[in-house]
Amino acid sequence: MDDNTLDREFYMEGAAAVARKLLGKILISRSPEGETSGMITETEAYAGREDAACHAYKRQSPSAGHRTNIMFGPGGYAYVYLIYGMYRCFNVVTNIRGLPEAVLIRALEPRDGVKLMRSRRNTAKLKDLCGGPGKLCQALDITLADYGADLCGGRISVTQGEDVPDGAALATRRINIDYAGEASGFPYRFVIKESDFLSTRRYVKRARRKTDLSLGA
DNA sequence: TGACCGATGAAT
DNA sequence: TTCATCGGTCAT
Repeated sequence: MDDNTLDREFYMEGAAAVARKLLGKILISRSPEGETSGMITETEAYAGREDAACHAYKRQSPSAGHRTNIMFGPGGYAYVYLIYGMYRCFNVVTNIRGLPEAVLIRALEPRDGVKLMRSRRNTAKLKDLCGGPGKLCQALDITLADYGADLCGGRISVTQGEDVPDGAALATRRINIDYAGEASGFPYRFVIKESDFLSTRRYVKRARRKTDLSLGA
């Protein structure tokens, strides 16, 4: 484990605050075939039992076998789930025990192990390697077996990367959660505005630059 | 022609 | 969410 690995404390606050802080950090996955990593360029916060878009919406506690159980524990663990029956989404649990919040990692700018990522993704285009939540899981070989993994001491971790000043960050509404009613408009998606490695540029142009991150409460 | 890009529809 | 496909654009 490298000394720049983010510690538990980093994850112990609201999902929106952590989602913003995660921009510019490096997500690393180690496997027998080699190491793959990328800089986080796009995240989304899912803010617990009061957020209609969050899987833990209205859930009061863990229950036997439920996929959201890991979210009820302390921050710094992996929440991985299957979407559309075939793609995986990787989230980091945030906040203290009892507050089921998480941050979905939506896109990375490839760093180490590009060759390995290309073979796993079966594409040569750099922008298509990790530009989407399902794509980055395939590129980094993150699977359901990583559900519950400790990000502060396992094969998947996050390290200090580049500082992303507020002027370079942007908050927009979240992607594909129209079912969430009022919550669908919350500015809980965070992007590095000028990055060429986003999942989509939807909502980016219209969103106003913001520095007030207090909405994460 | 060929590379590239955004829009669209399909599968799941 | 991702992929295949189809136009339109631009450069050779």
